[in-house]
Amino acid sequence: MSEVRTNLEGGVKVFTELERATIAYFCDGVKVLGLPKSVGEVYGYLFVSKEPRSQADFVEKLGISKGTASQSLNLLKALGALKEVSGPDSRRTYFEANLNLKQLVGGFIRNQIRPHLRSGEAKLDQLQALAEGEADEETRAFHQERFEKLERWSRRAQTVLPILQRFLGE
Amino acid sequence: MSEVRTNLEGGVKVFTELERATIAYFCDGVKVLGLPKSVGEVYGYLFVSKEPRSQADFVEKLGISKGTASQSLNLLKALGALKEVSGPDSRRTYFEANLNLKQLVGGFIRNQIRPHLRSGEAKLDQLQALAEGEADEETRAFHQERFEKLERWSRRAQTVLPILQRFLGE
DNA sequence: AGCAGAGTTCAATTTTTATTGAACTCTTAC
DNA sequence: GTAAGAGTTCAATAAAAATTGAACTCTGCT
Repeated sequence: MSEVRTNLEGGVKVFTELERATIAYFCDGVKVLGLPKSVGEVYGYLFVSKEPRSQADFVEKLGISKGTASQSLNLLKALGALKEVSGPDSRRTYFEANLNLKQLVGGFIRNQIRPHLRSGEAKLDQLQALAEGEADEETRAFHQERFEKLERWSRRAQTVLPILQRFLGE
Repeated sequence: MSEVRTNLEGGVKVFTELERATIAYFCDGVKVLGLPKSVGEVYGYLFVSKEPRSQADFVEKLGISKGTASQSLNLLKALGALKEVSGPDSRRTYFEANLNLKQLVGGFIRNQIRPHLRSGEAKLDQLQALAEGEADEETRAFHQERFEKLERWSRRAQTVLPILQRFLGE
């Protein structure tokens, strides 16, 4: 199955077995959520680290490029999955994993789910407008009924999100 | 943005504007759920159709291959998103869209979410076993605490699924 | 102002995932 | 029993998505 890059350089063992397994665990986890595995690597590395880490640490230890590290960190920041803290080098930004599930779920919903729901509703409005213009009475009634069902689904999704958040949170 | 194949053949217009827009709507929808767009095309075509459709209809009208049609239908069947009904040709299997949201959500959870949760728990057990073997007392305590948190997250996910199902259902 | 290095951007590339299509099996009508 | 065609399988291919890396910007120090 999926192998996490072990990234041995010059015979130096970068990660312990436990660290590698933890990072792999989060790679799988973010995959399920539809996020790239580098995001899982970064969050996983933070999750298993006691000390704060900087972008340079991710590049060096995970063997990913600066570009990927930057983008992964920005996404995780947008999701509220990181805490920025100070560290040994005052020029660098250091990060810790945010472990507050309520915030993580909230960030994911706000960032990855709500935008889709919104654009879905806009498209649904267009569908309903198209259905209005249908000439044949019976066909129009059929399509309007279907699109009303879609609307009800969409509203359900809207109302279930806060509930989800509430039950996963704390 | 993403264009749904219009598939005009020999000047014959296969879909109305409304049908094309509906199919595109479902392509986006299944994308969000991490499923291939062909699955959205098939379900979308069923959703907008009053009459039952056969595999041959999907191949012809959507311009997809027999292989893709077969696989998409099998996935949708596994998700409980289809009803098999009889149609004009007794040799063929005909399908209608299942519009019962409770069943759709239940199928998705059973099929696409629970397996991941299960394998995640197995991996988490392995992580905890690794943490047991950590020599340094303080490091071990740190990792054990983190993995216990992961366990709590995992249990939350388990308990929230039936709730989700209940609120989205009916 | 000029330099050093942290962080960003994005076109090119690699990797992953979906789709095709041809060969296969399975069914059923005769 | 067999022929026609519905449906499946899977290696090859195409399409989509993630990653790289080099050029860039921004910040703060001297």
